[in-house]
Amino acid sequence: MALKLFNSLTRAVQTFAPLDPAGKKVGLYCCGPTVYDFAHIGNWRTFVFADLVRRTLAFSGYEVKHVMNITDVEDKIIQRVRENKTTLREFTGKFETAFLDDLKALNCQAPHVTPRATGHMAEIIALIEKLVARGVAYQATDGSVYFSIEKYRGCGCTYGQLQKLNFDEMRVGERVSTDEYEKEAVADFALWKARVPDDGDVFWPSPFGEGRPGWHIECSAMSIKALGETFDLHLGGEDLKFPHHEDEIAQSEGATGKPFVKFWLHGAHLLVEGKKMSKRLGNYFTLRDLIAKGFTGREVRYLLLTAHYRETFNFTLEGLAGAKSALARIDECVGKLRELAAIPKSEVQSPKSNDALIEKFTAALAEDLNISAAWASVFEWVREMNKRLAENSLSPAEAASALTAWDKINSVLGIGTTAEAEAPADILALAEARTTAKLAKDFKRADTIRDELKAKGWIIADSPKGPKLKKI
RNA sequence: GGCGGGGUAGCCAAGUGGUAAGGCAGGGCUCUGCAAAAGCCUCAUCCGUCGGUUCGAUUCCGACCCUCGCCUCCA
Repeated sequence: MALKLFNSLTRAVQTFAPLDPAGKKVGLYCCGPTVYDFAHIGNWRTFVFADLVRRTLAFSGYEVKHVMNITDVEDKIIQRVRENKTTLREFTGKFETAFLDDLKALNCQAPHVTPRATGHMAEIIALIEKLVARGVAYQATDGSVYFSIEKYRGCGCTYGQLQKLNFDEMRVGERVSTDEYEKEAVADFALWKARVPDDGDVFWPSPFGEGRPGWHIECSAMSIKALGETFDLHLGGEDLKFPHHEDEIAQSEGATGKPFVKFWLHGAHLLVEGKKMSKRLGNYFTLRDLIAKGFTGREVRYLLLTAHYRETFNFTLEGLAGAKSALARIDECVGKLRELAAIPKSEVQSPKSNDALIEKFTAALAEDLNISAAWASVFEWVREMNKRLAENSLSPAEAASALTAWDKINSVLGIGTTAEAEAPADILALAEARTTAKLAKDFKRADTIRDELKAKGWIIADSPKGPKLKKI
């Protein structure tokens, strides 16, 4: 089934087709973190979204090369390095490691390449030189190099491909410090920022003098290096459309004269408890904050993955608690299927509901990643499996084939299935003591032990096959 | 002021010109000595408000109300 995606460039849902003549390889670039702090839940929505895109492409049979930059030099970083009296590398290294750890906790597949801006000065400088040579960039009297939107437009190029821009109506000056740099036009943006005393040790030599790259240039330089001058997909949060992505297009197309990216995908922001996230309101969460509250990365991933990526999503703690329940339901069902499938079997059978699952799931994702509809297919399947499990009408072979279908679906969802936690000896001893008490009809003692187990973090539930222990 | 999203059950959230998926919570039931974060069933005469088009609108059009985002820090 052909995968359809909403392309911000055309503002329409389009059938995705890779540039690769063989129709196999796909280049995917996602704007990564600026490592000046721990990433918050809003940032994570975007990265989980990127992970969904990558996994869906793989599920659709494509061979994806996933690139995500690490922006490790930028105004805010320099400011904090100065405030903390530390070095750039030490400061950014800490947050980069935290970011990659969190990414893993959310079960996002690691990008194949994670280039750092500071590791690509040569490429960045070469790209700027190219832009200067082509006449769309100029060095101002302050020593910084700027991109000229007027000259770029003069070459017949379009500035404002992602967002309708009306420079006359823009409230320039309201949130822009116009006096900071000596640009020819307010809309021009910095490619290379000349060294200033506040930069401390953070500067690199270049043909334009000592300084550091502007905000957008590293994405152009690194994506072109990793994926070529024209590539398939570029993702990011919706706020990056302008100016970041618009400027990336201008820099890249201005330098290469070729179309930069075929499909631009933008993820919507989220609200937390119905409000815009802010530290003041107390609804600003990093992944670490949520883990400290007892939630898992898997639960956060599930919740972030329940709504369509182009809709604002309301992230709530209540929703996160609900995610726990919903996942427990899937785990329970998959666990039962595993148990049944473990029984030796000879025949190969596939229940019809598996076909329905795969079919509905695939169709939902193909329709611009309709993940909500995809989940509906999963829960319909769970209900059907539970029913058949309960009435004992599922054969071990059918259970095994159901698990195969589930694994396939799970390669996209990435919520895994928690392995049954092995209970330690003391817990097992308690469970056994309870069974003994039960057999002796000493229910008071049995219940006391059950409470004790609960206090130790284990739930004991009786089943037809005897008591089962579950970690809370 | 310019541009662009939204308003669907207690909460979250899909969707359609022909009468509302799914999840959580709630209620009922089953299993159980009692239980369970176990299973099954149930849960929107209705989709922000008011008009219009239509045999028929939650879905299309218009107005209005509310809300969110971008407009050079931003996921």
